[in-house]
Amino acid sequence: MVDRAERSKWVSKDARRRDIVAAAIDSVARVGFADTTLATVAREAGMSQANLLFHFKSKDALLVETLRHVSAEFAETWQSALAKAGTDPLARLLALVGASFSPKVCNRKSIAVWHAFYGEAKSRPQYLKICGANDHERYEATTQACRDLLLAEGKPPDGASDMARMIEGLIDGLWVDILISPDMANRFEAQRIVLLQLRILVPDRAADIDAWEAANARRRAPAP
Amino acid sequence: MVDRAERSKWVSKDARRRDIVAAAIDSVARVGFADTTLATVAREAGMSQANLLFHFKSKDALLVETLRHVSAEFAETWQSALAKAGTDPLARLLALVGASFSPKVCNRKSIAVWHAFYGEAKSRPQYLKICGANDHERYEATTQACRDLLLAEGKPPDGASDMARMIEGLIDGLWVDILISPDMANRFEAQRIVLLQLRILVPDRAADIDAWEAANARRRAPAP
DNA sequence: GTCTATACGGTGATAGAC
DNA sequence: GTCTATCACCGTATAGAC
Repeated sequence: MVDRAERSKWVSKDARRRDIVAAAIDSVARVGFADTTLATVAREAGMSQANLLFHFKSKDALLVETLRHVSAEFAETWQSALAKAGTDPLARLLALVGASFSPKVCNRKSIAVWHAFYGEAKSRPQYLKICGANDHERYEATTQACRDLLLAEGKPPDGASDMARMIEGLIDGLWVDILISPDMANRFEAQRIVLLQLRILVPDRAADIDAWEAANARRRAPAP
Repeated sequence: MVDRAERSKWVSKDARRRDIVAAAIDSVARVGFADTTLATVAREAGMSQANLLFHFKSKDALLVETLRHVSAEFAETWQSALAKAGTDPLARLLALVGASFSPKVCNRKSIAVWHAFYGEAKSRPQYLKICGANDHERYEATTQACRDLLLAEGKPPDGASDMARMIEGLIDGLWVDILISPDMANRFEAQRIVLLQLRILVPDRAADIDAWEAANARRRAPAP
């Protein structure tokens, strides 16, 4: 049990750490991972370099925490979408797709940050572990939805993991497109492509996918 | 017209630059982009830092040249595969897929280097331009093959660009998997997934895809 | 908690010998 | 061409005042 003063101190300390992590994300997005220094983060956070190292014991620790935060934020997005999706396997799959292209996670800044860490992952086991866990968790959720969907369709569920790889792989690849070719690719276009693929993968439910896409479009541009 | 001595000097100079670029690639793959310094490259190349700057006017210029080299190497791989593929649109599409998963370009070191530059691309316009041009060129080639394939099948070619996005996107996404989850994904598995997708996209030619896959497997493990 | 001042090593780049 | 020696600067991290 902590008294109010102590708790408020803790909350404040934690809030400060969040501010710093947010600044680190902005810095990585703006100047890149390689050029992100304590100075750039401090500037973005509006505080001194020394204060960064008061809240995090080193630059490395700060960056690891930043990656963890980005990863957790993404996980929360698709997990909460899944929680709201009900029990229909297709609805769950669509929720996962929708979450992957929600503005919160699918914007150029977030994708750039994500890929900045991907780029360093091979040479930093800690990054690799966090990125890998993230990917794996989402892949498991997708596989589960695919399996349920196949079973609901009366098909053998053996193909679920391959199906999940096709969906997840395509999403990841389209993210790269959005990062590298922002003129050609955006989250709406990308989601359209994934839904196209989904219709081919589950032709029997094409109508349901149409309906979901229409509802999705309506949600962002309410009818006149 | 250059005399032999002068040409040999030029060739030697060019060869030296290639050595340095190769060392830069090794360094980026081993210690990452952020930790790649003139010292790490010089060490990898077995020469002094000063010599690096004799051949390239700056570290930045060296890294740009390195990205160009990686990009050109990849382009040559799929272009040469395409040149050998004949005229059948499906064969050309399969050539592009095969090139994307050939050991020359689809190994963890190359993918790591590639993504290291991707990670920095948003904050470095020069990198973005090179990466974007690379992606675009390959996308155009794939779209062309898809269009020809659809026409050959007697279908409207309107869906060619979407089809190309599905294929290219999936390939890019699976590359990420190989980088991040090397235990789960490798180039054989990844190619298998893309071929699975291709069979769904072009069901009429499934048998041809089977045959290509079988021939491909035979090529790497000759019959007893 | 947050700051300024500072230590210290490593970084990209240059000068000049060979 | 390639090296060693050296430069000025900038990076992370710490000390200590407030």
